[in-house]
Amino acid sequence: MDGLAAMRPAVRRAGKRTARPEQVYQKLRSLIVRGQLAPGARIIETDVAARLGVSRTPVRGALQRLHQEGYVVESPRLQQSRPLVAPLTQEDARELFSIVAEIEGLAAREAAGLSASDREALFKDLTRINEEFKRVSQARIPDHNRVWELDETFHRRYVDAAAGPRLLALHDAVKPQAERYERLYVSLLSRDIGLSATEHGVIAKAIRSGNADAAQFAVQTNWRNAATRLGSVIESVGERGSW
Amino acid sequence: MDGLAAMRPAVRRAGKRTARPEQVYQKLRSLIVRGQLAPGARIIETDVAARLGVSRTPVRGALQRLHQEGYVVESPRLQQSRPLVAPLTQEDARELFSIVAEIEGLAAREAAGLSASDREALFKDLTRINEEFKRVSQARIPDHNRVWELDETFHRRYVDAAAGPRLLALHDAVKPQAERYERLYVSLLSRDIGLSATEHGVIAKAIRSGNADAAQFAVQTNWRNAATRLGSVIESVGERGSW
DNA sequence: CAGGACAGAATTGTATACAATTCCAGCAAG
DNA sequence: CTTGCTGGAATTGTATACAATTCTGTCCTG
Repeated sequence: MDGLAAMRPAVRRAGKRTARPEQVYQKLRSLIVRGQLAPGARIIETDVAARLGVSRTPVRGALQRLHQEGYVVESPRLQQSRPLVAPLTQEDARELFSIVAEIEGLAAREAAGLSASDREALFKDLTRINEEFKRVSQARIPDHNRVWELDETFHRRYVDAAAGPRLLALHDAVKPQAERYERLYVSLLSRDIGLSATEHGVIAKAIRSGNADAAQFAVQTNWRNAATRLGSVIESVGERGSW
Repeated sequence: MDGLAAMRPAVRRAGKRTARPEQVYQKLRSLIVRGQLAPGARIIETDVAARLGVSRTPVRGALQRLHQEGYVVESPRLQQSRPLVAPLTQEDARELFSIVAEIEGLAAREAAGLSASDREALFKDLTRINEEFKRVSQARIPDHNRVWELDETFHRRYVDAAAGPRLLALHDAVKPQAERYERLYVSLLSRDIGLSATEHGVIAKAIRSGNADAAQFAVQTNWRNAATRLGSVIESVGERGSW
């Protein structure tokens, strides 16, 4: 599902620019985000390097990035790092969602300040996306991946439309960290997704109306509710798949 | 001039844990933030490593971190990175300050909702800090570093007092990036600092009065005015001190 | 004199060797 | 049976060598 650049041939000559840290990063991130690397698990540079067929140098770069983005934490050692896959906690989910609520709330506030015609176009798109979101989530066997994508698309639509580059950068820095929890949400709480769809409708209408306060509040409510609903089931997902 | 940890003896035995990337990071960040490394200047790993007496490995780590935090950007090359000190632009300043305005504005709003006794204590502290701020900035030869610190202290006082952990985390993520522009402000616009002090007074009074709207507005005004004043002089600071 | 090609310098990307620290198991002593 | 110690294994931190790419200045040609 990671719509990334096509892979180059598996053959790697030493010193060739075939194995960039970007790839290591993407691969590791994908494994963590999808839960295939158990939260709390140790990450050993050497293992990753061997598994991905590169040396420790690019792995180190990727790990540093993952660390700063919060996907990887350090076990509290004195001198050395000892990276771990960041655990999933109720606390973390709540705080992360609150921050997303703040950022996307600001974006929605600005979206409500767009021109009437822009708002109308935005409303149409949001409504269309939300309809699809409802439809897919109500299928007998919902495609969780697709559901997540649509939720993502919905929020990204008004953020991209209204946020300045700096707010956008902040959004891009924070939002991906919520992905782990979002995926958990659509997987474990498929029953509650209808509520999210309803909240999305409120957001769309508030933006169309041009009411900045209402738009901001609607977005914040959406995220805070999600955090609350998620809170109750989050601790249950302890150790999961490894590689 | 750099108020950093005392240097260890220049002699380093290979492999010793004497030169951590954290130190390289702090050093470089300090140089960038204080303008001693010219915006737009190239950063050469080898040079930094030599200058700081370490190998390229820890330097690379520090650069990656600085890159992600926005202090360092890459010149648009095809295959290689070529890191540059992030330039200072009017656009960037305006957006950054408006985000800070939003975050600290929210904090001020919440501060206005504290108990009367808390607000009174807060007001006393803010006033005291602001008096010192005025006093230092009006010296014949203002100590820019001290002026900046006092401005920082002022804002941090009410943010810490009122912001929840989520808002605080957001604040900590964003605010440091504004430091470069803040320092520019106190250096280049020392004449206008009196205006800032006046605005600080308005903030303090609004919080004491418990008027949430007024408190939020006062903070936002303070930042937006600063952005405007800064805008006019920001492009002038092209190449500055190098090392 | 202008413009382009080429050689060499500069710089970053990667791999790897070695140092230092932490972890862990096994054993001995209480 | 528990506890503490010791030695080796595992793992990360740092330095450095080499490969690949980009940049720069010079010289040749039109």
